[in-house]
Amino acid sequence: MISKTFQEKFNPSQQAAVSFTGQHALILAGAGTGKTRTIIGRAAYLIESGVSPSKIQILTFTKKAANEIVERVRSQFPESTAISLKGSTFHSWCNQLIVKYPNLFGASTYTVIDQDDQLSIMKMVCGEYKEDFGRLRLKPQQLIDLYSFARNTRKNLTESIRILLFKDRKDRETEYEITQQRPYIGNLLKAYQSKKGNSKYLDYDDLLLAVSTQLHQNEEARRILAMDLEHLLVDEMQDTNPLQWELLKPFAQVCRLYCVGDDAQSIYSFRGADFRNVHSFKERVPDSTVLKLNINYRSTQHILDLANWLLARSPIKYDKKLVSNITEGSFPVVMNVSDQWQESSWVAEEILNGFQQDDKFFGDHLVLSRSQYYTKTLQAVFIRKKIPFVTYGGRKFLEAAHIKDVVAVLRILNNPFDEIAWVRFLTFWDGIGDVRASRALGNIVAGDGSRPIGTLVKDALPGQDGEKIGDLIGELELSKGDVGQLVTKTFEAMELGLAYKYRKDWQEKRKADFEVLQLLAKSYGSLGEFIGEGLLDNAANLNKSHVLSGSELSPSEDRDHVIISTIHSAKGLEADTCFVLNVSPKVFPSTRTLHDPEAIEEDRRLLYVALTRAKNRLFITRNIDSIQALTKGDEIINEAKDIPTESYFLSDLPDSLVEQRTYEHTFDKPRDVGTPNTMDLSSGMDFS
DNA sequence: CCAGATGCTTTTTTT
DNA sequence: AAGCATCTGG
Repeated sequence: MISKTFQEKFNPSQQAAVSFTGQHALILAGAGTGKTRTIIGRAAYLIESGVSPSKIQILTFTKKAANEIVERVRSQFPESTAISLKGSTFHSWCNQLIVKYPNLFGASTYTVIDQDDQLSIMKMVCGEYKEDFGRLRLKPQQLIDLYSFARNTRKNLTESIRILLFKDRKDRETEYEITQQRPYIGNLLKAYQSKKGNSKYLDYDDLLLAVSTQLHQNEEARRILAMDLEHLLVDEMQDTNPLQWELLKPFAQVCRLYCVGDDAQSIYSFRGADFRNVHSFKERVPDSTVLKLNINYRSTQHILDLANWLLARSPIKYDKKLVSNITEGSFPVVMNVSDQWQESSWVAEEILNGFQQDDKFFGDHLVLSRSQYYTKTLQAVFIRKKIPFVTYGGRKFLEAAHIKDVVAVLRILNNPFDEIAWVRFLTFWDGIGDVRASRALGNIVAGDGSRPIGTLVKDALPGQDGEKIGDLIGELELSKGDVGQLVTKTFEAMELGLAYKYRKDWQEKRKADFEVLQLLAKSYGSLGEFIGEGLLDNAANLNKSHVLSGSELSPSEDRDHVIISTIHSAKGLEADTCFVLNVSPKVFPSTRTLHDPEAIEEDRRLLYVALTRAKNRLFITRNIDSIQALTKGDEIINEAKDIPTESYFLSDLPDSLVEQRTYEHTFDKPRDVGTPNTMDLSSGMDFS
């Protein structure tokens, strides 16, 4: 049953992984060793062996990765053979299960909320419980972090407070402080939780928690899900956190687990990822096998030498040395620059050189940065030099303020208990602020849902304002069944207000987004789907993977452009030429992580991920002043901030591994490079 | 007490 | 770009 090309497509260890016949497997796959290929191959292999595609579920961390894997599997089969193969993110998968089995998980009408919404609720709570909140020197965001951390790591409140607020200290004074603060924090979190429940909100963690709790407690739930599922294929296993592990664990009893990961690429501990899910896999999962993939097909040996050198200097033993099957190639370049403008100019020049002289495409270039914010200068330079680009990471389409204003109406119609949406919608109108809105809210939400929404508003908000808004929402409710039409009408009703509220950049930037929103809305069958899945899936990643072309949303992969990405968002990406920005002291590792050895090592892995994205050419930039400060004035730095020199990842970098350069040009002379080809600058869109 | 405008600051990383 | 503190006009 196995296709002829099987042996040509995979090396022996990949073949072993793809055609694994045991019960459960963990595939340890170093960067560039064909991790994605192996998952794709595995799914295809299973289907060829007669497993029904509908009983295979692929889990990844981003929708993009899921789609890509599923598409590539489907393309290996005649038309509809693999159409029922499913791939989703953990969160979206749970959301689908909850929708599919409302009785099992006890949630029918609910709204999935994002981090902004969580914060808004917590702010309301802190306002209501001024007493408790006033005794703490905490921001609402920190309380949210605490809440989420505790649930994702399955730790109790005391431990979570200790780790997040007291750097994991265990001395007497800390103990005392924790005992003092814990009751107040506890009260606020409880209030937050009950408010969340009353408004029928599920946050991201709730989605996982609801499913995992039922699976653990309820034999029936396990039985039902077992009927749907034979194989669970999990990507990026090293990024799973204890909560996600809780979710996966029960499935070891009802289906076969096939997890793929690389402990050296674990970079999500800030949201509770625990790479012991990889290290302890064999002990935790009975009847499991661990397989390894070691040959790197992506990068030249020079690039891997640098990556290997970086990992070898870690106190953690990764038991990993990547070996390439590509021996030739140039050395990685470390470029010393004196400021961000130089850095950006140099990157732009290098890309244009590649484009003009080496026949490279813009798409062959990937620019990586630690933070989204840092690439602002670069984006400015790219626009000036007419280099087309897209940004990965950063603010999502549906999270932009002007989009949220319109979506608030949809949320209200979808779930009349949605207080956040109510406040947003009410305060949108002139003359209504926080106070009047929250007062009106009490009356609106108190309704049992039997009365028309429009009338509720009129009662809760006497006067002209209420009359106007009540009529509006009542009328919009009539279009509830047609998401596309609803968006159009809502936008029409709000356009004037929006244009005023965002007058600074309405015409140039924001107005056009509503076309996108309408197209997006049309692609969903129902309001509930749009609100729920839209937030979790492609809409959330719209700025990453889609651009508006003509009258439809199309994958931006069609166009040739440079990709600018945070390193976190770049996992799984690769490019011929890769720029890693600002690998300077105090950044790698970051000064904020220096108190914590584990966090330093996570930063090291982050850099490791960045370096291993490059196939042929790797360019690293760093700030020359901070390097000189390191070598000349150690004592100043050490004294000032207590930063040990050796904590900089690239200190003592052997000359044999890289080529060092220093930027010569002055950036002020933008050499006229002309316009290579016809390029569409609109692809340089993002919503930040 | 309320809504809105203005000026200042500050950015990790994401589902 | 968005949060925060502060001011102004009602």
